[in-house]
Amino acid sequence: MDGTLTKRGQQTRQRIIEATGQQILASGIGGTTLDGVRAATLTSKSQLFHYFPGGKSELVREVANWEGQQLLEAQLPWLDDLATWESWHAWRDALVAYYLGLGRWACPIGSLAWEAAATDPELAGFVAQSMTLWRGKLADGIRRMRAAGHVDGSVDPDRLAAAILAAVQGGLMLSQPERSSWPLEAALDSLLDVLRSGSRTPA
Amino acid sequence: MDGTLTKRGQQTRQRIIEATGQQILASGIGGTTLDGVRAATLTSKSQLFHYFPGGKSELVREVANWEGQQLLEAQLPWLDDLATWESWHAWRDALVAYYLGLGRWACPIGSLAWEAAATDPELAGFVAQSMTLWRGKLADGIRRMRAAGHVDGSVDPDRLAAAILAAVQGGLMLSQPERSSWPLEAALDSLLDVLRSGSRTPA
DNA sequence: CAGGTTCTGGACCGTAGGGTCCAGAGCGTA
DNA sequence: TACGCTCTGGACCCTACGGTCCAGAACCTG
Repeated sequence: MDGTLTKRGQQTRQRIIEATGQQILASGIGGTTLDGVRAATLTSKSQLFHYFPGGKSELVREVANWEGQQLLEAQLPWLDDLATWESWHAWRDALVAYYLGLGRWACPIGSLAWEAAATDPELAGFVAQSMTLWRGKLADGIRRMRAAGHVDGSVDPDRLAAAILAAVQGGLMLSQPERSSWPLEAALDSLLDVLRSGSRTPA
Repeated sequence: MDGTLTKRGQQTRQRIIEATGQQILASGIGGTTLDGVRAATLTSKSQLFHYFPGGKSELVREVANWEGQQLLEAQLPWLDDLATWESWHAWRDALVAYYLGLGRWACPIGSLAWEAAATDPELAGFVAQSMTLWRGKLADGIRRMRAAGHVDGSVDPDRLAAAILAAVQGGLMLSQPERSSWPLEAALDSLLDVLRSGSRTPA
């Protein structure tokens, strides 16, 4: 595990990460077993510990890392722009499409955050970093909108970015039992309306 | 379990429910063990199964029921009114105060919903009912505001209610790592601004 | 006090699941 | 071909935890 991994090794390792990610998304961390991962990847126990000496917790951390990257990439190139209304709407659509593609109204990072907060503080901090990064990119977009004069100068980018991200996560939560995207879209669109109206969220 | 419970029995049973609720809020369902509950309540295994023959799942369901009631009661009397701006703000403050009192930025029902969605479909449905009830009360409030002419008639009560509830749940999620209520308040206030501006969330 | 109930204590069981170990296969390289 | 590395299979161990059982204490009622 000091970086010396064969090409085959890299592939196996990646296969394990992705399969674990799917299991976690479907059943949570607690509902994901190493035996399940082993079966899904046609590997053996020893391989899991060969690639992830730290055991399950290390594996989960790698999954969080991987999922975090995937999530941000799914929002490209718009997430790094967000300087026009078109860009915001394209971003919104890409995000909803990404979640739709997952086959379940849940955020890989968000659900991880919920579970980790209750069980694994270290992992929780790790996931929180992803969230902060994401929130920061949204705030940057709002700043660009402000700089371009598209939104009112009184808008607080950080607070609004937090509200938007909250709408995404909370919207997903409500979408889950409905098996429909409408709560997510309602929440998200409401927040985009806030941006559009340039209304200020009072401290 | 056919309703024949002594006064003492009732108390013990209730004690178990509340202690379990605290453990679940702190560590999630998976992180809550019957042995832990037993220790916290100074009871024995047999008592747990005496009062909850269905075992852990029945106990958790009762906890969900109890927490759902507590959550709604904490929002009274405003939740059943919400016909004026004062009422909305008093409701908002009461809700934040309730979460503050829990000592952790998490919703007893919300976190249950997340975990249940991944592990226990039956419980998930049960919790979803609480959420729907809650959402309905918010929607009723919006309708009252509309009827009184305080907000624009183009506002869709159900969509906005969903957005508000999403803001609460998502805001809590972001507040957790920050150990501060500001993300929750930012999200919640943004949504109240939507209500105030009477802006429509397009379908 | 007698009888029946509710309630309580704690020993015990079964199993799921994380983690360990080691022998051997596969594969690259001198 | 010989050596040494990474990679793989699977048997094994151990603990945690949900759940069972039964004997006896506490309590109520006549």
